Amino acid sequence: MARWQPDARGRLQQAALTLYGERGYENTTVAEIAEHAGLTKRTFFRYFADKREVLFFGSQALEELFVTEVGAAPESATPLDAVAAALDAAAAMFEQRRESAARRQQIIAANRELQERELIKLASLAGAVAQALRLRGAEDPAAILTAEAGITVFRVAFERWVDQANRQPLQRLIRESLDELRAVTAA
Amino acid sequence: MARWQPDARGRLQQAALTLYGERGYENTTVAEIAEHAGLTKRTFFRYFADKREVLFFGSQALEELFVTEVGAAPESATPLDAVAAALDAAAAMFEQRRESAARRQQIIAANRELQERELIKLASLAGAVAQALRLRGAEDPAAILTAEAGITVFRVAFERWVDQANRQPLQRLIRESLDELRAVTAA
DNA sequence: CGGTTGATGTCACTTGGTGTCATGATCGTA
DNA sequence: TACGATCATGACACCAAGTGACATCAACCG
Repeated sequence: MARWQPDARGRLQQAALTLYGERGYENTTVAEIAEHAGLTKRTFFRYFADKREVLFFGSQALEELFVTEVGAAPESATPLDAVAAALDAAAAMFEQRRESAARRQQIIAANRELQERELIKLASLAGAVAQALRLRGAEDPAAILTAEAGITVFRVAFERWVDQANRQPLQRLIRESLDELRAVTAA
Repeated sequence: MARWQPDARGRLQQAALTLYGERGYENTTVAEIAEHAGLTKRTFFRYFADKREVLFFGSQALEELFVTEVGAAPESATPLDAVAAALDAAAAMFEQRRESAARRQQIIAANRELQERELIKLASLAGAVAQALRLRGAEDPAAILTAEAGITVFRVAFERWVDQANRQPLQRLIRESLDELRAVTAA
């Protein structure tokens, strides 16, 4: 018999998602999350740096996906095409988890602190993509601008995807947003 | 003789800037800021919603500037041109306060919580610009994409402006970044 | 079998942030 | 002039986030 139940981190994430969803982020204490998971507040903070971070544990994997895909694009691809390929891959990944992604996004949308955290995660993602573009030979400021533009496209499309009534696939919304960006920036 | 010294808010802002700059944001307590300004912690929180907000009090004025300028652009201007005009006006405004803007930005760059707050302020700014574009007849998602792209250009140029050794005017950096964005998004 | 490791608990503490009431100067008005 | 309302601030108690230090105890290892 194991001394502790397995997957403490997962239990904490699950409990946080449930409680944030039921009562809202602000009306949930860390002690309550921990108790729900059969643990203590102190243990929560051993797994997550703060009360927000428990919702963003997957963001490093997303960053790795983006970097891999940008690096894997054919050498002949322009920077924006490489980013577009990464967006496509990310879209396919989210399409698999649509339900839980939408739930999580709803929680984030309801709280400003969580939105702040989301924004800095996206900024970090853009930074990683920019670095991947530089490895492909892109120069600054083109690299950072392309990366930021790509993440913006992703964000705009993602927002439409989660709260739309009409169920369009994320990939399609991304392509549309990207085309729209090209249109509005055409001199 | 007045019972209280005038401009409590300004004194708090000044004290915060000084202390954040000297010891860093994390090593400064709100009680210390308040004491420095001859006030109490409780009064600090009457003027500013939290410890971060004291650095961002001017952001509403910036938002208003952007909205005004976007609205004032000639009707014939494209959405991106209207945003470009607003960026120009904002640049002129910052060029007047270069020294203090750089000091403030250095403080923000040194702390993650402050970066988060900065990002949500910029997101709010982008939202306001998008709304101003809609009032000019732009449709979504063009409005939001144009606004976000414009703010991204501003952010990238601003970062280069504050920590550059070579003193190029902000307006010029913004124009260059905008041209670069147009170049990387050209199909 | 005894020592070490590693995940967890316990406890005390600092700090950000808030609710509530007290204080006392200032201002309008009779 | 006097008096009551208003308003900025202080005082105080409190909660929750987050951290450091140390204890506990099953599992593992030689």
